[in-house]
Amino acid sequence: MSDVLSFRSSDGPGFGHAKPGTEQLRRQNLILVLSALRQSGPLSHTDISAATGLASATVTAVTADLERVGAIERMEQTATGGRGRPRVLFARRRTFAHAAIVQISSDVVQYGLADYCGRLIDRISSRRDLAAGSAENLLQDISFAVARLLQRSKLSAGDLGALSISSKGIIDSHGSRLVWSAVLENRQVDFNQLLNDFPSADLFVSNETLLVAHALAKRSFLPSDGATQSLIALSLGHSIGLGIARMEGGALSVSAPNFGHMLNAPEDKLCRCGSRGCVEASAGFYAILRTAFQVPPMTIPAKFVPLPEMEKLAISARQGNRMAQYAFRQAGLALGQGLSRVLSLNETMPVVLTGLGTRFYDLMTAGMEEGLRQSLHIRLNGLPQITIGEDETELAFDGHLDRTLAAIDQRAAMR
Amino acid sequence: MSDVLSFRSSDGPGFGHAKPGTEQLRRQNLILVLSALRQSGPLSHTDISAATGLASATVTAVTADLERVGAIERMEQTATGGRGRPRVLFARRRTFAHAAIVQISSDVVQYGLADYCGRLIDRISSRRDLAAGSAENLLQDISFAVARLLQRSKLSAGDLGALSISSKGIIDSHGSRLVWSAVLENRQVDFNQLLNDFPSADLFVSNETLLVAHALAKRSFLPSDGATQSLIALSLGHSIGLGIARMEGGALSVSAPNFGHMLNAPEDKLCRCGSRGCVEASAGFYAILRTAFQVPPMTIPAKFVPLPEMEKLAISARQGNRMAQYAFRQAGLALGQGLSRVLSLNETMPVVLTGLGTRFYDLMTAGMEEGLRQSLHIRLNGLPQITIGEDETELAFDGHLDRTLAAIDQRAAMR
DNA sequence: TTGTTTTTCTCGACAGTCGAGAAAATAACT
DNA sequence: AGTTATTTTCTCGACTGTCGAGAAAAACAA
Repeated sequence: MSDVLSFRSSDGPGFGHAKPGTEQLRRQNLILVLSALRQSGPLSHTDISAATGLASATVTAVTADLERVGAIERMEQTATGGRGRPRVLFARRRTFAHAAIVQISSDVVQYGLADYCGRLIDRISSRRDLAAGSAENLLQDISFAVARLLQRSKLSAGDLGALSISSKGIIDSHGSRLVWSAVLENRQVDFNQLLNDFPSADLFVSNETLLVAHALAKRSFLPSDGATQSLIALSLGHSIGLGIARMEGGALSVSAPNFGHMLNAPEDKLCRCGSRGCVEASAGFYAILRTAFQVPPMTIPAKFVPLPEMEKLAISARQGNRMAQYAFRQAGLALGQGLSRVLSLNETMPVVLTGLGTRFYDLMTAGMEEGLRQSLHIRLNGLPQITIGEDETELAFDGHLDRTLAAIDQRAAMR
Repeated sequence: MSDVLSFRSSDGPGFGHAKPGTEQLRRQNLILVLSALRQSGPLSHTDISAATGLASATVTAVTADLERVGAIERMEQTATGGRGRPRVLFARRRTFAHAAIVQISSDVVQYGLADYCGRLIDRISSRRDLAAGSAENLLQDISFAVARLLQRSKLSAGDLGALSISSKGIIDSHGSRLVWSAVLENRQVDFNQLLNDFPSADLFVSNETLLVAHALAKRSFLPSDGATQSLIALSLGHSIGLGIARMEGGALSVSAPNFGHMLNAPEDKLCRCGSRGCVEASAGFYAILRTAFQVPPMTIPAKFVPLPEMEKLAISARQGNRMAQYAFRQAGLALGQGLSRVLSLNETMPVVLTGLGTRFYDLMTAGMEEGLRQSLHIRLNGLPQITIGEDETELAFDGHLDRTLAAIDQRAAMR
């Protein structure tokens, strides 16, 4: 129950795009219609009016505009069955623009190509040993793979409206740079160079869990409810990621705090980032193994932990092995303490767990609860609702799609 | 360098006030003009045009509107000296509305009455033993004092456009309730009842440090710079408060996370909130004394600590007393660790210290730096810039004023 | 009085939204 | 086949609001 209020400053003339008078409004309505079409498939004139709240006459004007630009098209009407003038359906024009989506994970890079309707046209995935490759190699690989995707669909580079890249780790989204990741460590990657190969595309670089939070928010927040809703996505696995999504006054804002390497316990166990006492150094897979096998906590942790190792450990914990139980409990404890801080600094909101680590949630839940309860905030507001979410990669993909398409819409509305 | 992106959702018709078409725009410009007048004193027609970017014709329309409503008035032109048609100055009409400002601190409640120009007309302050009084008493006192202020200026209750209350502690700003404070503990106060006595007023209840952050942001953020700027206000004293202000795309958004009672070190010292290991339990005045005098850390802390006690302790620390030095250092350490978490969860931004505790900053700085350096975020991005701000109460008052006047402007623009 | 200069105000054009009703297109009915 | 009913789309005039340009106002200077 922290205390938040957004405030229109409205000082000075110039916040960037001080566009001539009433045209701002038109753009807003263009986007409104486009996003209604994106969310609810093909819609008729009347449907659009209902969905957007715009007057019928306005819908005519706006759709005509969008049709002229080529962003939407009229579909051949199906046999309606009812009587009366048959409705003509408007739909986004699939070939208006395309989006390439790149999901970088520790052992594989997945590429997807989607059309303007959000349909996945093609996909490639390439296993690679990231730890071995340099940053330049990674950029080259991405450029090559995206070019291949385009070529396979007989598209040219100019058809690419957006290129959206996600990874775990710390990202400077404004500068489109990957600042730190578990596998690449201090080798920073500046994705801006990709724009040389795809100059027509907008580039987005996002933290993966941010996208997960975005997708979860889109799925679960009712747009009707104007109140501020929010949620946390917490990704458990080799590393720990966290994303916060909140709806404030019609705008969904999402952020990816640096949770995994937030200080948890000073002078505590060594993390692979080189710091001590990170959340991840207690709750990441390598950390759980380290605790379970009583490896000295200052040992430099393994880069990769095969999942079967973790499964074995979990089985042995469930069969009563005290040390294994303790390791999972400690992981839960760190997560709970960290979450309590995030909730203190924001407000209490539901938490959705994703990632490989969710399968061990039963072993961590007690520790998590204990960690959470250690703060005043939780004592005042109670425990947050914690649920387990669906497939992480799929959620992240949805997040990619929603954000890139929205960005393309925005650009389309700019003329 | 966390990863933040705000995103216009624009789905569905209804975000609350879906007002008829273009009138939204008019309101925006009304507010634009009003806030230009608030920020830059009386302005002529041309000045307004320059400051807001609106066309001269629009300024005529808007000012006519505002004049009709009574929000602004033309001032008698001074002897200009120059030649040409003399400029007529527009100014906010002082009597259009009034704002009462209530600042609750541990030992005194300060009341202020300001006019629509932001000028302080009158003030009262009333010492009181908050710990003794009940919540109902507090409400009655406030109601009485505000009524007295109005009466002394020969105003009626209907002239009160806004009532803004601040306190340290945890506040549910949406519900206008004080959820927890050091002095009132669990006696929650629901300020909404005050609206019975002042039905024409808008009620605002804010965390004090939030207002400080707001005021600091208004003072230091250049409105010209469109980039997202942000800062942290950290209030040091008997209790610890923190406010975050950030400018995103022309909108200033401010929040007051629950920092003082965020979990710092599990199972650590007892805090007066009843939890263990809060930041405040290491960094509040009572905590520093407790450490210095080696009182057992589980002792229930004193409610109040006279400032001279702290001064004495500081002198002895500066003269070399090890235990006193250690106490301040531990306070700094907790603050640094806590700050590192806040920065991890947001982005690196400047920190401004306020409050009585700033006079001991020299004794805490080493500990703070140590605490900050324990996290990956700081290692990547460097230490934040830390400065000492001006008088806390004055800053909070400025924050009050800016927010309430802006709110009144908003309401004025609604017809 | 007549110009000069500076500021404010007015006018017509333009862009956009809205409500109402006309037009279109089909099924059902005779 | 022709007519009516029904449903949907489109058109028209009114309204609100902004903008640029130039007219009007109000002072000083000659």
